[in-house]
This record gives sequence, structure tokens and C-alpha cells, in this order.
Amino acid sequence: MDVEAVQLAMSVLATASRVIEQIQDGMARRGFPDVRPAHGFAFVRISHGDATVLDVAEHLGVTKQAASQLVEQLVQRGYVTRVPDPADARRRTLALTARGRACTRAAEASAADAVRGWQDEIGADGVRRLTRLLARVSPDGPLRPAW
Amino acid sequence: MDVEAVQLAMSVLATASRVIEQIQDGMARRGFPDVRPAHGFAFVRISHGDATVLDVAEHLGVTKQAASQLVEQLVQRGYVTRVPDPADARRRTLALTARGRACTRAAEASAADAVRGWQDEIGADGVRRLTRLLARVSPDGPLRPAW
DNA sequence: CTCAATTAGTCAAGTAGCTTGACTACATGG
DNA sequence: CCATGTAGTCAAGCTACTTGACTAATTGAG
Repeated sequence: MDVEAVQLAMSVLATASRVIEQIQDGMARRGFPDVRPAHGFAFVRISHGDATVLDVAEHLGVTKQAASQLVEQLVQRGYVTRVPDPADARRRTLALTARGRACTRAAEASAADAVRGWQDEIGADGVRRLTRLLARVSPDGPLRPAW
Repeated sequence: MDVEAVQLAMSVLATASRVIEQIQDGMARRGFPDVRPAHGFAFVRISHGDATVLDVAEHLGVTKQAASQLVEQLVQRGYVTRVPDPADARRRTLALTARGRACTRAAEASAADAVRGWQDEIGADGVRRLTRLLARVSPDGPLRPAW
């Protein structure tokens, strides 16, 4: 039993590794060679709305300092802006720029490319079943940007 | 279509993240708090037989220097030994020690623990179908130790 | 109202795991 | 025999994280 479990765990990790690689390639081809997976995960939280650096930190499962550095990069590269909060001078709400939104669309297209390749191997129905199964075992917690 | 693809990609990554976390926890509980995922992947190649540092490097998708450092850690911590090759004085074949084999057994048990939790959510049959689907989409190439 | 405690965020220094470049020792084929 | 290739290590540098210290703004108890 244990050996099959290892096999399943390895399949999950190898598949995740492949997904990351394919999306990274797709992003580079679409003109976004400088965004890492962690940036993408930050985008998810930021586009969800009303996000601060601390929210991004919690979402990524890293310290606020690490999130602060990451956001700083995104600001410098023109993906994100810091919006001062009139009700609390400490807070600086984050928002995507037009370039940031273009980047998320490119990420969606890259993910779709990756999944399209899977249809050749397990069919559209297989992809559908895989999606359902994974949705039920995948957690809600923070998405750590590294192993 | 793209949005569902993103959902699937996120599920894969979140699941992989969870697997890593659960196995890491399981290893720490079993008395192996100092082995990282990359070490585990190295164990896979080493236990497969006749592995050199270069083989480990290729298996992990890293440089030979990185693999050399990683193997050095495993040797220092008593998981691996370097066996000189009588036919080629340059080569030093790697082999697991008794502790190294105990570590792989602990990893298998930890993986089994993680999978056991999934059965509560998608059932034994779900796990079986998930295993089959993932085996067909997961690649054979090197298993990079980071995102 | 005041001030101690909390919160948002940054600055600075240290660490871990990778990289590239240079090198030694051994092996191989003309 | 020697030029070329291979296994492996040493050393230095980079990057993304960490911990610790700090400023500035807000909150709440008395």
C-alpha cells in the first residue's frame, strides 16, 4: 500500500512541476519572462480585492518582509500600484495595473495551453474528472511558493 | 475555458504543496526532521542503483555542483555512503546506509498517511482513479526540487 | 484625553540553496 | 604519449527567503 502511495505522491509532484514549467514557458513566450510563480499567486490575492502586503504574505505563507520585497518588484515592473487608504494612513491597498491585468490573462492562456496538452493523453472527459477529483483533495490554505 | 484551466492548474499546485507539507510533517514526526524534498528525490535515484553525483544531478535537474553539495549533506548526516569504483578511480558510486533505508521507509509511510486522508474525501475508488489519471499526465523527466 | 499596546510597513543583516567559473585527478583514443 | 573528455570538488556570487529592529499610525483602557 505504501509503495502505491509514494507513486501517487510522486505523480502529483511531477505533474505540478510540469505545470509550473509549462506556464513559465508560456509566460515567457507571451512577453512576461520576469514573473515567477510566486508573483502569479500574489496576483490571485491582489485581484481578489482589498489586499495589503500582509494579506499577500498570509496568502503565500511567507513573512511580511518577503511579501513586501515581492510587491516592491511588482510595483517597479509596472504590474501593481499602491493605493493609499484615506481611512488609515498606514495601509496601502494593492491594485493591478493594466499591465498586471494583461499578465493575468496571459497566465490564464498559458494554463489553458498546458491543460490542452493533457487532453491528448486522457481526453476532455479525463481532464474533467481529474479537475473534479483534485478540487476535492486540494486544500484552501496558503500556497507556498517553494518546496 | 481558460478560467477552468487556471482552476485545474491551481488545484494541482495546491495539492502538491499539501503533499509536500504532509510528508515533511510525517518525516519530522518519525525522527527525520533534516531531510528536504530534494533529498527524498535523490534517494529515489540512489536506491535505484549505480548512481553517481552526476546521475543525481540529472535526476534532480540541477548542476553537478548542487548535487555534490546535497550528497555531501546526506553523507555527513549518515544517510549515504560513497563507494569507490575499482574500475574507475574517478567514480564514486552512491549507496544508502541502513539509516538511509529507514528514511525511505519513513517517507513511504508518510506518503501513505497523506493519501489516507484523501480517502475520506474522494474514497478509495477516487484515489484509484486519481492515481490512474495523474500517472498518464505526469512526465518522466527530472523532478526539479523547487518552483 | 492620554498613553501603552497593537498594527502596517520598511530597512538591514544573515542564511540556504542554487548558479557559474576554475580547477584537479583520472580515463580514453588516436 | 599526449590531447581530449569525464567525475568530482572548491570558491565566489546571486536570489529569495529569514529574523530582528525600527518608524509611523491607530486603537482602546482608564
